[in-house]
Amino acid sequence: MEVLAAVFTVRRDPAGRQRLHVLLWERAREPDAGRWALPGGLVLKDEDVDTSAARQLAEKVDLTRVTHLEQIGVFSNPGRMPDARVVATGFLGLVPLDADPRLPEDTAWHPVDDLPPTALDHGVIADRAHRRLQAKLSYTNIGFALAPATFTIGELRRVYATALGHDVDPTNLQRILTRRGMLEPTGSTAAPGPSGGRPAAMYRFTIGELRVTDPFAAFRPRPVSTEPRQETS
Amino acid sequence: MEVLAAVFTVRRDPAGRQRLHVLLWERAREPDAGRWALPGGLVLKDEDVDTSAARQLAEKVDLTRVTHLEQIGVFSNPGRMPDARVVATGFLGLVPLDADPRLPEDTAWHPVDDLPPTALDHGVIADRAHRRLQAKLSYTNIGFALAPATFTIGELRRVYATALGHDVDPTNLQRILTRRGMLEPTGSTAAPGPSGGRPAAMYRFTIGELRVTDPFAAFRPRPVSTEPRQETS
DNA sequence: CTGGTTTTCGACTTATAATCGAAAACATGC
DNA sequence: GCATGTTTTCGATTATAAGTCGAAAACCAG
Repeated sequence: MEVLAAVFTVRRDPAGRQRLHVLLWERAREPDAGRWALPGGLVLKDEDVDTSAARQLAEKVDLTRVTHLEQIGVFSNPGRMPDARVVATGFLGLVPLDADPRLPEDTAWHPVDDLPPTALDHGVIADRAHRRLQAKLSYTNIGFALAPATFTIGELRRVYATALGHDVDPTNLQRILTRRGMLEPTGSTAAPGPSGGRPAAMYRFTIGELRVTDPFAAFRPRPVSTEPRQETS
Repeated sequence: MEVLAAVFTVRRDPAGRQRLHVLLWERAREPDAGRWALPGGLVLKDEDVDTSAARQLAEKVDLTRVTHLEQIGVFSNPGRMPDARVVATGFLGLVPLDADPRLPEDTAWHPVDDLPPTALDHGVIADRAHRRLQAKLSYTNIGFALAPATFTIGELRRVYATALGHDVDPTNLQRILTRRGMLEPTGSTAAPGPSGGRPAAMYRFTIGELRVTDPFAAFRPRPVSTEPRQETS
């Protein structure tokens, strides 16, 4: 029984482009020496898989910077490892944009859309985690785990756009997250850019842990509002 | 390493009320003898957990009647079993309304809102599976796994209502599932009830496996329709 | 103060879902 | 056959959420 974590973060690649990256380390020993693997390892006798994932991740990155960690599924193909039978629990981990934790020698961030050769079934696990992240960006506040503590709408827009892989409208982003009660202004404003322009307002996520947006509620009757009508300007 | 499946079905309780039931068997041996457990057991060396869940379920119910089976998570608390350390993969299983498979002596359906004392952490697993089911009813075609092969909108409405725990509007149900391309009329009609009334049209789900409704897509730009406009009556 | 730049926000459009009631399609009793 | 009751079906309306667009706001530099 092992755990494997696909940890994502938004950062600039060497060319300066903002892209979604996943944390990988290069295997020195067989099997699959030289290929790149997800952080993880065997689960100890006295820990559950979530604790184990956090513990093993701590060997690769500063754990305080891992703002989200959740199970994504069990990978148990009998032939997934050449010799022994090891069942893996896959995890999705997230690190905020501004963390940039110190990494060991053998470990590095790799753009998810341009991965090096991956070890065993780790590529499959990373892919599943990536899709889970994309889905949850739409209906949860999971963005808090990728964004800095405070940010402008423009910065948040870029984080969402790189994680989702398509452009995002800032008006829409702001209105949706606000309506859901996930976003609030801090009151302060960012310094305007070098070329001037209106200074952007700073925002933060209201909640620092995963919340689902009263989930995709079809077939649910509209609640009868006995309350006085929402104030309209 | 074991698997445990929370298998749900919609059926009438002894009083004749339609309710959501879960499949449980009464443990004869310690630990927790006399308490009710989810079907499952240890994973063999040459099978993955999904295969194992299906295999072990076959010991309790006719597997051909289990129309859906999916992982819901890993339950790995070191103390979840008194003696040995066993990690469990939880599953959500579904059986259609009209299946009524033959059950072993020690096995029975129990209403989910009135469970007997459950063994170990099986109550927690059943609860998680139940919530997963409720969520997926809104944004997938998972209803196909609970409903009979063909049905009237009224029958489907009752299935959804009992699984969701709240009333469901038949107009809405029909329109939403149809728009999503999940529902189609068979052409035939059901026999009218004993008190007359218009005979109901029969429907079926178009797809017999899980499909997600182009998932809860917020922040996604509207696709530019170069195509000629959708025909309007 | 003018022009350039960036952010913000209001107004509009479209898509989806919930609600409601009338019409359709049957049975039964007269 | 026709009126009456019953159940299903469907159109019309309203409500809410999301996508689009452009003008106004708020800064800088010269």
